Amino acid sequence: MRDYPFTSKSVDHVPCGQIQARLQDEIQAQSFETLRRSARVQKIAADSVVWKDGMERPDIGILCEGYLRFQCNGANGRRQIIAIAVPGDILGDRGRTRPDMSFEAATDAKICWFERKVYDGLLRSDPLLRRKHYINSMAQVDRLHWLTLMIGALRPDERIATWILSGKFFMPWRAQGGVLTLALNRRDVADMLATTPETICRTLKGFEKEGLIEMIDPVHVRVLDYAGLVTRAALKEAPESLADIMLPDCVLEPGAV
Amino acid sequence: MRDYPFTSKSVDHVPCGQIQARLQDEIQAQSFETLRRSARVQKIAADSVVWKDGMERPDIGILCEGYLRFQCNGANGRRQIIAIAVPGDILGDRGRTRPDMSFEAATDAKICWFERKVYDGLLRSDPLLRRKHYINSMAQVDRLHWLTLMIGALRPDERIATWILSGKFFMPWRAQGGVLTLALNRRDVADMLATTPETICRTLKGFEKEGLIEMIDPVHVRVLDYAGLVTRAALKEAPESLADIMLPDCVLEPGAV
DNA sequence: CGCCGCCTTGAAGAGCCTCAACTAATGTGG
DNA sequence: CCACATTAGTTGAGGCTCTTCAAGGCGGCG
Repeated sequence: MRDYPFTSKSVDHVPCGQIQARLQDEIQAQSFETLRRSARVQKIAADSVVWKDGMERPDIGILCEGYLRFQCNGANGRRQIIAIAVPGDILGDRGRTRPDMSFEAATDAKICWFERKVYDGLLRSDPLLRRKHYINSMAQVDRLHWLTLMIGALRPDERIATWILSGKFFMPWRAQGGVLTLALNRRDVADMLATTPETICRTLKGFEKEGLIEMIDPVHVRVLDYAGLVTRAALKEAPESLADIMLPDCVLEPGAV
Repeated sequence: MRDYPFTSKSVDHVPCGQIQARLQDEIQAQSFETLRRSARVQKIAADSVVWKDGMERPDIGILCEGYLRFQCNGANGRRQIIAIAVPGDILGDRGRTRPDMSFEAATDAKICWFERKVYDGLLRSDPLLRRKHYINSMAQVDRLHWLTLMIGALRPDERIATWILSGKFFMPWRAQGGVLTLALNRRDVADMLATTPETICRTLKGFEKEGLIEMIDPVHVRVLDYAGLVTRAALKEAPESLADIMLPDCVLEPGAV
């Protein structure tokens, strides 16, 4: 039995206790308490729809576990994943949407929802929460910039190399001894990188023949030649700088309070 | 002499007076006065650099006239335009940047700068300004979503059709009798749509042969078959919905106060 | 065991990019 | 006032990458 990270058998766990304590430090105590009281946790199975265009405007939520894909289906049948929400991301904070936009669970996931009214109220009264909220928004913009740049300026093989290197960013990894666990299936990755599952396969195979990586199984990759991958990725920056602050590190989980 | 919109001879003019009066209504009077005092206007020639990675963090600015391109050069020599700033956009509000990101003037432009300290202070004290600021951020995210979707899910010809239709959005038009004035040159458009100037030319030519448009000269396009273009664009929504609120309509110009 | 989904591999074709040449408009210097 | 250089735009030909279509392998689960 393979350890597929996108089945219910192995949802990534975030150390909620620590992070929550940290959040508690970062926003006003009273705000935290108010939030806690209005919170409810929703568990979501992989591939189910969290929200889609036409549905009522959702509450504000924080993704606690798993990954969501924010996607849009073009009229020509193609799909584009615009963002992957990772644990700690704030949900329901979007601007306008367009037809066929949806949030779906890419893996089993857990979301903590707050009443919008409560959250909005706190946003007005608590500058610390406001700051946290703002930082999250900026992070989302940064990720979009990066994705747009990847899709627009890089070739598929360069995108795939970048994708592996920025694992923690786009496709959070659970690295152990250089082994990455791919959190998304081929089709999702393909739809995010604007290519096809076939190209992903072939490129990964190619990287393996070049000695850059080793495919242990379809979802486990060992990075053998880090520098080589960086070259293939056509990056101008250290890949660490990508992963760093991009991943929000605050998760609210009221159950553990 | 052709009326090239991207030379100094014909910078788009926004009715600053009206818009400014409107802003005055929308934020607190005291905030407006404070902003006005700290303001200075900068005129920028086409193709000059407004800001690039490595420079000191700029003040907060509002684009009054012209268009800026927010771009990033990949290590492989390719360039991707991530966003076009249009009059009314708030500048200097970015999150982190990456190497070779820059703001450059796509046309002659005029920017009104405020001291960051002043602006930030007002942001804390004036919920109305905060709201305006927030709406602008959301608009930027929406545009990024749209651009990412275009680049990722559409074919070059579909992108170009969409680009014409969403003229007011990506490349604001000054429409008169169905005639669009293209605000950006071919290379900029190509780098925004992740294609090449040649493909733009050929595709426009193709549209002309199909009777969808008429190229009056390289920068003036008459739309002959609106519905046909919508079909080619593979849009699921009415194109008007794109242009609508995407274009910020607030311009601050202290000189005219 | 057999179906189903996901991944993989193969072959063929088309679309797009690259390179190169050419045109048109603008500006310069004599 | 005219040759010349320059730049943006256009057009053409060729090649290659990537997609598309199709079939096969593998593991999981009823």
